[in-house]
Amino acid sequence: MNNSIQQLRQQHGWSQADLARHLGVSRQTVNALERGRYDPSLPLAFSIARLFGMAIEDVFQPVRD
Amino acid sequence: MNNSIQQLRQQHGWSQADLARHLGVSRQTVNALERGRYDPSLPLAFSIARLFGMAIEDVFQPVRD
DNA sequence: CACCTTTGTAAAGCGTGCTTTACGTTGAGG
DNA sequence: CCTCAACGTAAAGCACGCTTTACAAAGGTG
Repeated sequence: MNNSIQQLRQQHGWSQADLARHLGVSRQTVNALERGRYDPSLPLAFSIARLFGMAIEDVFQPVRD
Repeated sequence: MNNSIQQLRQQHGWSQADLARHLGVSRQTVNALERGRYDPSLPLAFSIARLFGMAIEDVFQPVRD
């Protein structure tokens, strides 16, 4: 599962800590998501998409088989 | 997080076991999702939405605070 | 009645999602 | 040179997502 979190965050001029605060998660979580260490939970994916005003499908791209 | 899995499954005339086979998960997982015992992982949410030809946002509805 | 399908549930087990605390590196600015 | 912000990473710990095996209850069909 790839995602566009880093680009979206940088477009807003936010640090990882800024984004973490907006999402209500830890900075380490934002870092792990950006670096693809794991996928967010579905509720967190919703929070991220809503924060950036996008559909989940536009923020996250399932890796094709 | 509410979801429309049961209605979508029934519209297709599928049993929980049928849906589980289409998704590649266990029947117990489908049952747990329909009954709201927990939320699916993001990849599984993608599989469900794609199987029914819908957007994730149309299958899953985050509970509002 | 006997059987079969469907659904609900439980327990044990494994990997993942997220936390807190903590430390190392890099780059910009005094 | 020193400092500070930002990022990357690690370890321990807890809760969740999903598995397998297993059993019980309800409804239809022979």
